[in-house]
Amino acid sequence: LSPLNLPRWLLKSEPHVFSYADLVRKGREMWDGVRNHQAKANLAAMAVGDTAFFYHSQTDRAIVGICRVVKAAYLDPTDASGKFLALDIEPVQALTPISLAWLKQQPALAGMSLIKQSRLSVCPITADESHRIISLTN
DNA sequence: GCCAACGTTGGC
DNA sequence: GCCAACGTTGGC
Repeated sequence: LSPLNLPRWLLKSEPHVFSYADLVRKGREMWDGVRNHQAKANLAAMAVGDTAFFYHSQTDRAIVGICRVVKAAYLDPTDASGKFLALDIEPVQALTPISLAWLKQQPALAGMSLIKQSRLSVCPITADESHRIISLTN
């Protein structure tokens, strides 16, 4: 993973609904169902080739992999109102899980939107935050 | 299972 | 336009 494609986003999924293993098995997936305007704005800002941490919420509460945007945001076909967006992702690599508890213990990561806004399902990650998280996995 | 955070809805 | 009621998400 080159510094040029450090993950700058984080996507949350409930693992019992759709896990990183499911993404690997399918090879590609439409990321739909986002019904929050801030998360929508983040989806709209994601470009093809951007990478994102893949986070398991609820039972796992850990970053478990990295994925990549393969199709930029388009109207979410599952949204009857026509307001929200979806995009397509593919798996890049699985990671040894990095727990939310560990992330919360790092003073440098205290400002992460994952921590400050626990309900936001599509979070931005700063370059510094991403570098610190990735360096843990080496 | 509980609760905090937060978004949405609808009465006024 | 305010705010109470309610629904959802996600951590604990």
